[in-house]
Amino acid sequence: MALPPAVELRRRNRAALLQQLHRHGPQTRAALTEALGLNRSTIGALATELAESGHIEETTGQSTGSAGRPSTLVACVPQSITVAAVEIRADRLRFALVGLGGEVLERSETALDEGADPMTAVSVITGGTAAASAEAVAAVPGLVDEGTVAHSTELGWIDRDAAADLEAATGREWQVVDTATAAAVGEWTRGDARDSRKLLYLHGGRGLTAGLVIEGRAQRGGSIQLGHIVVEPGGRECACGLRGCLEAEMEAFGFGEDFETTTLAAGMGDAAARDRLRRFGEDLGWALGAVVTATGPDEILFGGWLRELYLSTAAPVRSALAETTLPHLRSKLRLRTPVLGDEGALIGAAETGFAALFDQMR
Amino acid sequence: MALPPAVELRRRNRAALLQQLHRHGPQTRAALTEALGLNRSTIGALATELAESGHIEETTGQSTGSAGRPSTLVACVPQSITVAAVEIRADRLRFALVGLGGEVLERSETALDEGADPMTAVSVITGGTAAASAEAVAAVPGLVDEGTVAHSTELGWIDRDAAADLEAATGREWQVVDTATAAAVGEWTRGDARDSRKLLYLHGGRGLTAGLVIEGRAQRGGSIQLGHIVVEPGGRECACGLRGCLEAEMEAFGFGEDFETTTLAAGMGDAAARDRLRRFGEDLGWALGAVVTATGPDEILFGGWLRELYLSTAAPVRSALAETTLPHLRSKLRLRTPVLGDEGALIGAAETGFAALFDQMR
DNA sequence: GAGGTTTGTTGTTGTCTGCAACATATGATG
DNA sequence: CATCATATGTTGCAGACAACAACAAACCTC
Repeated sequence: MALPPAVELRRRNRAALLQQLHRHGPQTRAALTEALGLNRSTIGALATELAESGHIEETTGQSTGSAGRPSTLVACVPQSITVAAVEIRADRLRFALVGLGGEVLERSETALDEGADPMTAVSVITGGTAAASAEAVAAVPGLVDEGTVAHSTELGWIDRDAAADLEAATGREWQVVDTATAAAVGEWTRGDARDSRKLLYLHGGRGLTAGLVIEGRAQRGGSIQLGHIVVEPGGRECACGLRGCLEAEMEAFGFGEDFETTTLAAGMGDAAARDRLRRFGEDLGWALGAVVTATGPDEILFGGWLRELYLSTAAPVRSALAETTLPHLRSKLRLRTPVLGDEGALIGAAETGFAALFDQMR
Repeated sequence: MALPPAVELRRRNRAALLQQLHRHGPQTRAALTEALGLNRSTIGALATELAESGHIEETTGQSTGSAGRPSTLVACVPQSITVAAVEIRADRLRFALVGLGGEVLERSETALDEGADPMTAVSVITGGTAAASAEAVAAVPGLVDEGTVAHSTELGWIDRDAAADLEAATGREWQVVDTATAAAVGEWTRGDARDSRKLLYLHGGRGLTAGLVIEGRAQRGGSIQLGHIVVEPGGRECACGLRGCLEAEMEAFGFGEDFETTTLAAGMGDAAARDRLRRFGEDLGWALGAVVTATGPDEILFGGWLRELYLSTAAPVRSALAETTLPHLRSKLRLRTPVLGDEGALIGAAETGFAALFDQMR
């Protein structure tokens, strides 16, 4: 180690300070002292150092109304560290450049031609920003395992080394996460699920995926192929080679990405359509039962088009869940819909990048 | 903080050194220097300190046969830190006192009367050792969530605060883990599964439970009720209130704790018995498929009486698994039996205690 | 305006780890 | 068997760090 001895400790504290500001927004120095458990003088030293390096800005003279010398307010400078996030779908590509503190600095979107490979479009949409950002993260709908997409119904990828392809296209390293996990991280960090210890996010696109996040952190292997839980043993043949997958049933029922327009608007008055909804809701509940028993989450969010499905057809989902999970697992389980809407995956991808950054820093 | 500044760093290094010795056995100082990435002088300072406090012993003059001054061998003193581990079953209680380094210092076992509460027996079997040990951990077959046993088929407990009851019986704090998770930790730490990143241990007792361990660490909520995955929708009523649970099928087939003697020895020549085996193997495979899809392990160990089941009837389990999981999840998945046999849970419980200790120390 | 209160600043102190030089103990070489 | 090369423990020193205490600054209340 060429580094001086206790520099490590300093780095840890610096990272902790930045992370605190990133997560909880602008704060006074006194609040930071409290939150990090460090001495005033230590916070002072770190603050001046980070102010000189341009990562934070201090504004003084904020009278709080209470007694005592007013504390200086510390805020992080978004431009000082940026993370590039991309959400890949079959039909479109979304991009956001997110700054320290969580502010979205740039944002754009492109439609993709059916069947076109998104990788080339990624380098176009990110432009030079990807190279300039500290981290780059791509959210992909499918089963992701350390940079490779093992299976994606939506994109038709099987064992594709997406990280390598992204690096080839843009000239920089990429982290790859699945859309559901990214969205879970997003909802936990910037959404309404901060108090969830074990959060399961269900993402409905052309396929059905799920992501499990423990205490806000993505787990290796937290990417779950909800769509390929078998709900009808010996049932319909699925494109994946299995039989009776939830996704096969979904297709048979005619549900998918355009759920809202096709199904809800068109057929809610129709008894046959309601029956299809109920039956698919049950199938979803059955698959969910197995996942809940196996992973024990305390909160489930219905994202993508599953959001509309759940809002219109919660009862069969709940009752199927009740028939397949133990009371204890159900009692602490909340079922909800995400608050970040369609943005969750993009925001969560960026937050995954920031989490990796803070981990590296310490 | 009343403590001097960099004492924290010192503590971390001390804990790391002890953990290294605990996990990888006696080593030379040079090896420790390499493993911990610290300077020779730092290792020296820590070693003399730990030798004075009685945690390690240094033996010098071990000529290795290679050139250079022979390094002093460092070994931890088992008696200096001990962990009490108890495995609770319906019919018996096992106890082990494990010392630093993993050596079993004491060991005993008692039969329990049917229906008797094990808690009183715990204080008898541990004697004074529980109070004297640094940690005390109890392994319980069932769904464990932070000290409370939410559901245990074997013991008939529902939402029992086992940690509190153990504390009342013995006058000290206890950690509670489920038997399967403990066994998984044991197999990962002292068994043959050290290279598994995500290890799923299946435990067959009177009930069926499973435990998931990531990189050797038990996860909160890693306790899985394998027996209450529903494999026959609308099937037999289970004691838990659900219908078609794997455990209900198991009972119907007449399998259980005494699997080996009753089923294998008696009926392997019998076609009906073989058929029952095959059908239960299939059911197990189905349940397992859902768990594998939801958690994505790279190794599955069949423990308890599932060991014998798997050794005699692997084919239907494997084929059912093949029908319910994606190729990618299966390709990296090894199915095996544990090497620690019946001792896994006890050893793993102790290791869980040591892990908690090392975490506390830093 | 005086006193109390909270917070930033500065100088000091104790502890820590890495580094380099030295001491020590072995094997290899002739 | 003496010498050299090699690997390792030991010691003194320097750089760095965070806590602490005393002080200064800025606010509120009376």
